[in-house]
Amino acid sequence: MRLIVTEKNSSAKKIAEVLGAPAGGPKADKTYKVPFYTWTNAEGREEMAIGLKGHVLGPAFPEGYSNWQKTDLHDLIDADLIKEPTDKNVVKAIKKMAKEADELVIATDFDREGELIGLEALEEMLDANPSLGTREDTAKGTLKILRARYSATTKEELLRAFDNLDYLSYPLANAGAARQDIDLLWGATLTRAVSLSTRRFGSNFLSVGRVQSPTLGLIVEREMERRAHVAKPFWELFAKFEHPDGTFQTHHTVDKFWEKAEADKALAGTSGPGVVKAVTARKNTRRPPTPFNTTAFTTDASSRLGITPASAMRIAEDLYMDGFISYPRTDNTVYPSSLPVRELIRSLTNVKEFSAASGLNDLAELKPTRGKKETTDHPPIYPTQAIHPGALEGPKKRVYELVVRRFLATFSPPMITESTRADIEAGSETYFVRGSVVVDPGYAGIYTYARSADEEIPALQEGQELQLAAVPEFRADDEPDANPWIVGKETQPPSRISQGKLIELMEERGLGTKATRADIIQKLFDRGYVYGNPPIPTETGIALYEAFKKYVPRMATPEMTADIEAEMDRIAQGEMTKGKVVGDSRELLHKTWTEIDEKKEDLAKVVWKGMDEDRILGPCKVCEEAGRTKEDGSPNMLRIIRAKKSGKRFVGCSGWKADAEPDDPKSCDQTFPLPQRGDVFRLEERCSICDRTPRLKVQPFRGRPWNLCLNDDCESMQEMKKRRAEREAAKKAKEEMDAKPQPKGDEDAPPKAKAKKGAKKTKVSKADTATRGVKRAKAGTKS
DNA sequence: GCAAGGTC
Repeated sequence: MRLIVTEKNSSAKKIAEVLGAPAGGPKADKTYKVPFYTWTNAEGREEMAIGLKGHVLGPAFPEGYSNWQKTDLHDLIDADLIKEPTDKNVVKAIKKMAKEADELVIATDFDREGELIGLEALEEMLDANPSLGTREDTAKGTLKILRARYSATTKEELLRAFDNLDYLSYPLANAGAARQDIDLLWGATLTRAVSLSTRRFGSNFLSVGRVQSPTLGLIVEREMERRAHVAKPFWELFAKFEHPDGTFQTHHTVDKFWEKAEADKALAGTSGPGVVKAVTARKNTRRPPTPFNTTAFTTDASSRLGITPASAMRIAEDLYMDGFISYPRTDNTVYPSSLPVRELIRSLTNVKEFSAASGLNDLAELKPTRGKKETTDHPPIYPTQAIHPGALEGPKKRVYELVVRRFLATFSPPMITESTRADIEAGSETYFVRGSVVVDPGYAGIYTYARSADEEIPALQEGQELQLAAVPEFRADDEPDANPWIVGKETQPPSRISQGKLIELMEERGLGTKATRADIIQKLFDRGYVYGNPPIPTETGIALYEAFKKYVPRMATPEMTADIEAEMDRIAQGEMTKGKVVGDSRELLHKTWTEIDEKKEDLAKVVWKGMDEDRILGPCKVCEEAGRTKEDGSPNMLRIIRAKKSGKRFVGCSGWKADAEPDDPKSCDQTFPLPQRGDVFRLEERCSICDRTPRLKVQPFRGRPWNLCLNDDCESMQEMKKRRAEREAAKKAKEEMDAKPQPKGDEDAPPKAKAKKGAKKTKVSKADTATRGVKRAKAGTKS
């Protein structure tokens, strides 16, 4: 029997369908819950295809290294790594199948990780059936094992791959294995180092890694730029002119006046009527977008649909499993020639929602755009099936539509816009107005997200005279909004990096892969290094990154990834061995650890300072009003405190003195309850609505984040209170209904009992926002 | 309880 092993079930199924077609199709079955497919080929030989679930084995530390406190990190660095199965059922299944096989074809994905996954599976199968070869052979790389390399699971491409079988590349697989070992050794060693030195144990540990730390760095560096930003005031000058079509606004040709006096001078020089000096029109051609790879898909889902990369990938995974779109993890931006694009376009444009692109069916030749990256892993993301988007629900519908519209757009003509600019001289000053009109929407007709709204301006001719709509006037500086002529503004700090942009930056710097970038960002949230959307770094996150930038810059920058990539290439080319590369890396890691071991107290102090700052929510209004301050004269601060006895968290004032009498005027007894579950962080030091207490954002473990003003009387909380009361009333009503059909005769005893229970419940649900559960202990330490 | 990389 010839056994074909793929990286995932969907590929095994496709291969079985294509190769098994002459025999009337494959038979599907399962073993150890793993699906497999069998058929008989043209020569009467039995064939079987089975899909793995990604990696079969992963590197791990052997026994004896699991206690963080008791393991010397130099020993950890020298540990002989073992390989652990990632899914026992998959291993059992392929071992069982291998026993019946007399030939193997590795048909995992056509990329480096695919080669490694193939080797992992091979090692397990040789264990089960040594007649196929031995582990020693694979270690030496002397065993020739067939390899199918395909870059799309289309019939044409699969037949081509199986007619041109190649051999497994051990050097390529070993390159991937070296990366695994280095990532684990560095990640585990330094994660333990920083967690131990800051005494953050258990689920509270602090982590660092080759990809996560530089990614955090991108966010922190931008935050530092924002903090360093000094707002600079400037003034913009506007003038309104009369026109038969209506008055319209123009902007002074000086973009920004940095001195108010200059703007005033320009305004004083402005007088009517204005004379149109020049009218220029320009045609702009915008090329249709390139095919979707994972990065472009996630950034578009983020910017056009407002769906975070992590959810976009989850939704795409669902759509892929349902057979509506192709494999969503791909680097490729060029459609392979084997895609049946004409048929696809025909069926897609038959769906009413996508009929705007039906013109494509009349084209003699379909010429899609091409992106910069052409890879062998998978095709770009495209719709594999036409369905009515209305048949899908919620975000799935919008994501499917996005993929369809993008696909159709890549075959569509460019968008043509015409922009017009007119310069108008008014006195000694010149003003201008610009408009833009879509002449031919082209691809934007189907890729509707890209279409810009027309900004029309009145028809203007050179030499035309226009009256000013109002007489230039000066107003007091303290009412800038009241003056239609001069608008005072100030320069803004660079904006925070959106999650979509972050994915793009990661790709640019080679950080992570198409399959991991969204997960890495999620990890930064889970560790409490960032919060909010766009992600804002916590003080802990900032401190940790800054500490690593100082002490282990290799880990805090993309440098390590770049080095590893270069080394992997050399292993794949046969210029270096995995053993040498990992050995050298271990040596460097010993050196690195020795260096930070000496400075770990400094590192811990930096991180602790950040953690402390994250607990501080804002100044205490009560102390402020009572004139109480800290010894140094700075305000007493409200901060998150964890009660020693109960483990519950609450907000207390730094002005509280443990030994004070209950009504000692020198001590502040202000406290506020906090939700016990979910992550809490500061939204405002002082609520902008009530101006009394800090305002927080609560991110529950699951579900939508909500805002909480600590001041219960704050107007911002009234709506929430109202809704809470409504919920309780509804609940109570329901309970009373439930209580009604109780056995008669027994007076009102049972209903009473129920009602009592109900009342109690109500209280608990009220506490939903205040005190409940202590499960997520970690959550309390953030702000 | 560690990383990053696959896939579900």
